Amino acid sequence: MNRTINIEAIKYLDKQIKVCGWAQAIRSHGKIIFIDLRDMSGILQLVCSSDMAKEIRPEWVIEAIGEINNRPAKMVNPKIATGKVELAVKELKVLSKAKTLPFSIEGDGYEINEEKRLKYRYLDLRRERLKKNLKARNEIIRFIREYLRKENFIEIQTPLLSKSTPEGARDYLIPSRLHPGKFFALPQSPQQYKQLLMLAGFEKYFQIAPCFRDEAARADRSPGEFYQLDIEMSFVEQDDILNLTENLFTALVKTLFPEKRIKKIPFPRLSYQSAMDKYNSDKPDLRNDKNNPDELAFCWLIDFPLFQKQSKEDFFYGAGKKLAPSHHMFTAPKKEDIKMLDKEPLKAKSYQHDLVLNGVEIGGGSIRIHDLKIQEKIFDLIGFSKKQKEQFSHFLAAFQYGVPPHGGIAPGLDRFIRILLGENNIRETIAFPLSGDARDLMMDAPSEVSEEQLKELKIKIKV
RNA sequence: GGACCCGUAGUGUAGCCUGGUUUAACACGCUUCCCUGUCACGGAAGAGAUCGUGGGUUCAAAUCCCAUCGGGUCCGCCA
Repeated sequence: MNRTINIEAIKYLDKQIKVCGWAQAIRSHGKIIFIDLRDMSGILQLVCSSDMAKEIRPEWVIEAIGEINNRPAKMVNPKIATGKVELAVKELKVLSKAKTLPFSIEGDGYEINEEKRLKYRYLDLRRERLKKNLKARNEIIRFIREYLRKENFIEIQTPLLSKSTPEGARDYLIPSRLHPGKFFALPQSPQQYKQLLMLAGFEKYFQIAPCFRDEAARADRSPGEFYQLDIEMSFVEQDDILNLTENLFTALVKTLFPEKRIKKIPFPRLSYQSAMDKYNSDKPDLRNDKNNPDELAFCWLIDFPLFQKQSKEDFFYGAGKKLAPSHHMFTAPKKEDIKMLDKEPLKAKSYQHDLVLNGVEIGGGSIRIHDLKIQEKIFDLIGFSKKQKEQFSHFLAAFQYGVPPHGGIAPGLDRFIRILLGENNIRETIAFPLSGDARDLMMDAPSEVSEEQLKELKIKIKV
């Protein structure tokens, strides 16, 4: 006899089936005992005799064989999907006992100390709300993949062991054993790889890309690692990128979240300057009712300045040049503004685009530079030293071999999912999130390593 | 790097401001017993907390002070 999942039990009326799962609630009435059996699909009520089930405790893993019966009319429970039936248990087997859980997995769990929830994340994930969130995340990613495949995009994995380059955030570094004193860096984004894939001729690329940045956490920003929907296309204009993204997200919301209402389609497009003038923000919240969880107000921000004045913290750009890229150093200036680069570069605008949802920046991108001369000019304007330019020599070398005009975007998946699910904290949408200070409280990582490991890496720890 | 908030049985809270009728309370959970229709079952009894840690003030500290540890939020940071 094959095992059946709880939700399917309802199909097997008057038949013998076997079900497995966790004993979620046990209600003893002396001679008769009811058990709510939870599995991946939901809850099924088991009806057991006392001698069969009196030892069973909550969260034990059990297997039950019996016959599926209709419940008496008065006993139907409309609150659960299998509420019309129940399993009259003939054989009950304990597969695994369980200690009393350190916290309740009923309810939404927001009130429980998060440190405990993260330490016992595998138990917290038994909670209905988190199961629902991860299933929704799965559906969202599945939808994105299917949508982009239909649009002839190709999904390509780019390396995780990569090179540290002077970009925005702090890198996570990986020491190389075979090359002592040298380090890999985990990618802050697959930016260079995806542009080189365009150069290689793939034309339409995407990836559910893990990205790593060694920066502090926020409620809507996970520390350490996050996933972005990385997209790049060749032979396109900015409009094409905006339209693709907009159509994808609109279709996604309509299909998976039909109860939500997108405030305006097509998404409003605001210039950076007009947004700053009108809302004093480059990520304005355009919702009518900020308390309505079903309102989604997307908008685009475009016409960003290509440069901003360099702040003291921009230590990786050349000193004294006073310019830092607003977006990144591969973003193309607007065609009509190229002539400004020599005399008044701060006035030049770029083909950068940010996607904003309910006051949160959920993605950014641009048309990239595909002209080697302009790329070199940008490097000069931000004051790159010879040494800094050398870190991009592979990139500049590649640009001598025929570069298609290209551009893309990279929406942050965790952030987008957080808003769709109405969660306040991004950790509620991630299976095994790091804590605010970038530690894994369940695995207890990062951790110390052995002397032998350090010796192999030729690393000495000075404290 | 900075600011603010939190820490009391397994979980969530009350008590703290105004130190002493506190034998630290309540809800949920847990243990044992009763119960054949419950579904977050119900009923009875019981166990479980040196109040994050260290120091100080005091006749007396969960309560006041200092330090420290842990967690969270925000600013900086996040091309």
